[in-house]
Amino acid sequence: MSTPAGARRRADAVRNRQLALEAATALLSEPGAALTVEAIAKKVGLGAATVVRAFGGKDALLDAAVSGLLEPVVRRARDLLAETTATRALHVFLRELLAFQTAHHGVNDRLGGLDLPATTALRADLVRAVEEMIEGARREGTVRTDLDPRVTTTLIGRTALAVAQAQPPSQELADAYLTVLLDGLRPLNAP
Amino acid sequence: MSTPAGARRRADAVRNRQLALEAATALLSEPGAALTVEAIAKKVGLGAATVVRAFGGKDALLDAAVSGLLEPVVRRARDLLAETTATRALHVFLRELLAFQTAHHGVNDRLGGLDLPATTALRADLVRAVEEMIEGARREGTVRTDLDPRVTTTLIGRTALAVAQAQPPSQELADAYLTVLLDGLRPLNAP
DNA sequence: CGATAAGTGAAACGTGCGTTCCAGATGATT
DNA sequence: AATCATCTGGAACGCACGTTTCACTTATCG
Repeated sequence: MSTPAGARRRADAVRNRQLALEAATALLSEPGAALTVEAIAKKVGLGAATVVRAFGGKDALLDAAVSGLLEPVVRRARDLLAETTATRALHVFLRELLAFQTAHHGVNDRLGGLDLPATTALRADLVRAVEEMIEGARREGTVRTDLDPRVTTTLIGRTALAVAQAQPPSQELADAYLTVLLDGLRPLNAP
Repeated sequence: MSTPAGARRRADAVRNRQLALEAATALLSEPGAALTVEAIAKKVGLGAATVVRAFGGKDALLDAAVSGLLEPVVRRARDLLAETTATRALHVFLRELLAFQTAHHGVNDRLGGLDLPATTALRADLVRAVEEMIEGARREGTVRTDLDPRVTTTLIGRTALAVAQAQPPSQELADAYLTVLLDGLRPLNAP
């Protein structure tokens, strides 16, 4: 069904699968959207059954959609770590992360009780990357060392998401958050 | 029914109403609890119909329960503002607010699409109190003046809630949050 | 152009939940 | 104790969703 090993797959089915994925992705970024199978199906003019069948269930569809959004973010975090100092990577990435989350209005908030394996894995990658940024910035002397890097990472993850979920989205709030957070993270004898 | 003007109200109905309220309040603080009418009813050995009828609907019941939790918090904020400096009030209250929210594990997180008038009003009161603390602390020279007090209040409200919703609850995270937040809120030329 | 298997979607189904009904139980009043 | 309005809760109802069914459609291939 989802990936029948030796069977033929019709071209229209492949196309519809892609359409469903795009519709789900679009709905994820719409604040008040219903996020039901019916809503996704209607958005592309397909039947609900077709949308569900293409992924084997609603959860799998949303997992694919969220993963697709998250993947470039994770890649960006890794690229920044490789390209520049941890301090600069942290500052740049936090700003971009906030912009991303604001644009998609908290990709998290309506995903309460769902099981999204790929998304969970990507989120773990993201946490690891931020953790590396924090540890690097500590070594570079730009982040205080009296806090556990793990705890700091958790703190950033949770608060950034909360700020991004503000309704309506506010650039002023995001800026204030970054200002307070980064100042608060500086060593005590900072410039 | 809920408050029949001239009619008699039986004592057992009054008692059951109180029991339902207590059960709902208890469930609000249990992380994974179902928060359904059925669950509330079973907790006190009543029928679901009785629980709902006592308040005229599930929303009203939860509104009463959440309000009951929130009311002493709001009063405490007001008391602190009257008793001491805004700076001290802000510091003390933030710590207490975080402890409260952690204890009740984010009273917010399962209240998504519900209409809770009394709770909303209390939250507005809370926001106003924190705003007064921020404004006062600015005048006292302990909080930076380059951020809008309104925005700062929103920032605190959203991030504090997010920190309190951490699963499992972590005192270390809460402490780190307070440290970073309060340091980040200090004037730039701080001690 | 058949023939055949894959794909489709309206309708049916199952589940979970809040709410409402109503026949019987119970507290209040005389 | 008798009477009666109030209260109760199991059952039925309505609604929202995700999922499954199945008669029908359509792409694909010889």
